[in-house]
Amino acid sequence: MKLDERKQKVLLAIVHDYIATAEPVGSRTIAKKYKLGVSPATIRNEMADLEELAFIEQPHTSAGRIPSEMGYRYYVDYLMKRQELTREEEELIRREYDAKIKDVGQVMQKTGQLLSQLTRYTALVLTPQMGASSFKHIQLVPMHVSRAMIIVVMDNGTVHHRMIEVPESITQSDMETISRVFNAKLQGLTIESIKLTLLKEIYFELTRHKHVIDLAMELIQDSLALKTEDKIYLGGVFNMLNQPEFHNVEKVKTLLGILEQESLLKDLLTGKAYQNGVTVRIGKEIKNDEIRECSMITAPYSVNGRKIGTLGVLGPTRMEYAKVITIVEFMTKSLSQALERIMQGRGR
Amino acid sequence: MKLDERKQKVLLAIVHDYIATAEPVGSRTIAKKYKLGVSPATIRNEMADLEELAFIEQPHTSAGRIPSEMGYRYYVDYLMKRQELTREEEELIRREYDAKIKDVGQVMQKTGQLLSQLTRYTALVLTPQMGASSFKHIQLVPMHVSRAMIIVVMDNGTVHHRMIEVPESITQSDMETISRVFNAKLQGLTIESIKLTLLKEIYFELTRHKHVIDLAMELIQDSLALKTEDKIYLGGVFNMLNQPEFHNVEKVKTLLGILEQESLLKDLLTGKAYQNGVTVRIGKEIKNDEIRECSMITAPYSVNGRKIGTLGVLGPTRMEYAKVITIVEFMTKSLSQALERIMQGRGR
DNA sequence: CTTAGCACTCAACAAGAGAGAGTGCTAACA
DNA sequence: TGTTAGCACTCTCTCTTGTTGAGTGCTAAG
Repeated sequence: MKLDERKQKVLLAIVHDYIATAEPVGSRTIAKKYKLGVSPATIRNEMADLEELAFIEQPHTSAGRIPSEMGYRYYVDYLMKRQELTREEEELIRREYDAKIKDVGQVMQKTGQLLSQLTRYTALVLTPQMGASSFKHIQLVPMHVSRAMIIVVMDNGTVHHRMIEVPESITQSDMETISRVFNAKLQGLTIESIKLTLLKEIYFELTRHKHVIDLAMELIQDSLALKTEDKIYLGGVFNMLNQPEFHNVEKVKTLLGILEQESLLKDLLTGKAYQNGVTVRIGKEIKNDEIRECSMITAPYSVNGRKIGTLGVLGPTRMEYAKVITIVEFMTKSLSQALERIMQGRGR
Repeated sequence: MKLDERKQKVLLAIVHDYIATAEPVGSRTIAKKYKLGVSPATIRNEMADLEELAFIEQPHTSAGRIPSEMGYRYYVDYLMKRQELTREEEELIRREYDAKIKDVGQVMQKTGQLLSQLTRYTALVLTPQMGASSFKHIQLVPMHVSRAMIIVVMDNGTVHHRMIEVPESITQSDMETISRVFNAKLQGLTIESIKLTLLKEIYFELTRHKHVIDLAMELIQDSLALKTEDKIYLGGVFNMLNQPEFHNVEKVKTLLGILEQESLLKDLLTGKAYQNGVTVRIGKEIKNDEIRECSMITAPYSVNGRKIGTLGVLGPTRMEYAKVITIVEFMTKSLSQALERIMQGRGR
């Protein structure tokens, strides 16, 4: 569906003005502010056409027009010009990521915070899915009397640890022996390949310390089975309250209700269709009945070229698409870099 | 200040009714619902007295009365009867804590969630302050080519790890040597006692691998210096929106604004005066100008008898004190137990 | 095709009228 | 002396009504 040039200009004016003011836009306003070189009456005619084509709608007879979801869609697809980041914004992002960020959790949180701060909407960041990993190393460290720490390192760089109780009879060198046997037998194995036969071998070599071995095995099993639980980091939920569309408490309640349901958010972020580049979903395009008058802009981030997670922004349909799209895209890159640095120990 | 018995009954009726309904309470309501055996007129006289004594107040001339902050205080100190937990509630708490909770972060989060779910207000849980700790063990684990994991175990049971880049020339047995030297020299030391002389010794023994040693030292330093950063887990912010006092968006905004300022919340939870048993602060007793018409109920939790953190509930002054106090107290015990189990590896 | 003019519509606001809840005061009563 | 019934009074809340102004659609002229 192609609109003629003047209709495009009118639609663009309506979208811009409505995004800026949240008020329905009248013909006079457009004529005055956007200088199309024609009178309000002409614009009214164009608006009547646009309304018939369902790009804009009228809240009530004597109000101006607001873009329909289809109108926003047309805007995003054909009319919108990307709005580049300012130097300050890029600078801010770089600075924040460089500062003392040492583990994945911190990066995720920082990302959520930055994303919401820059867009002034609500940010959603899904933790990276590391994928299946295999056993790399186990270490038993004696702590106090009859207490030891089991540490398991996986080859994707995650570390799991747990405190256990051990018989006092176990000596430090016993622990070293246990560690050594485990390491020798299990290195590089995934959960499927840790078979009974192997366990029997280990048991055999270490019969004296059945209890400790059981606990160690349990932690290894947990570590192998553990899908990095996909937590979602939220940022700037609070921002939404500044949007006029959330000036009534009922809507705020529905929104917060939604944001508390992690599983629902996960679905919104992990849908297969949204795995390539920046995806913009407007209003009902978010397949969810509870979320109304909202749009989502999401994009996957990756480590070493493999897509391992998604981040995104949730805002009112009346969102600053041009700006947010750029920000979301930039943030996926920054996040990818930050993660690569942490997970691979490369410089700072 | 002692009130005579009938005045106490009237005050109690007003507090109860207002807590339940959030509506000013009239003399007729009290006479009908709370059967004091006297007529509304008599109750009106008593109410006039109570108002003069500043225990209750009148929002406007033709409305009923509501408790003043002083009224709530009198109620909490003299009139209130503890409301015990139901079997179901105790059962729920026990069940939730028993379920797959393996690390401190998970416990904290679960605590916040339970606390808000049971009280229907907002829960605040401060992470445990482990206190100064000393170095226990270091381990270098070779990962991929030219990449290794450094793991540092502290004697309070925390584990820190970081991925580093290493020269390809380093072999697995080099790493073991480095680990061994570090462990031998540094075990049990706090940051103050790691002196230059010691470092020189280590350097001397391991001159070949200066780069790795530097990185290892850095992580150890970080681990020693790291005050367990005091994060605050929030639960049920959303609950507050169901309270009629937060039916206007401005108040919601102030509240959420406050809840986003971690440092402020930390101050609210860590005040020295609040370190013994359950503390109830009503309205202005919370020394903070931004928080209005709210009360806080907080209590410290401990591990092995040492108080290492605080949890609490924030709600409207019109809070169900009798119930919340019991819940907060019970939760501190449950949390303490859960933490002891995790930190000491005692059974499940 | 564009534009000025004009009648029309409708939300938003303000002012006014009741209704209802609850009070304080007074006077009678136990 | 304490309690109660009766009653006038006050004040919020709600509903109604009138007014204003923004914005439209239509018509006819340029």
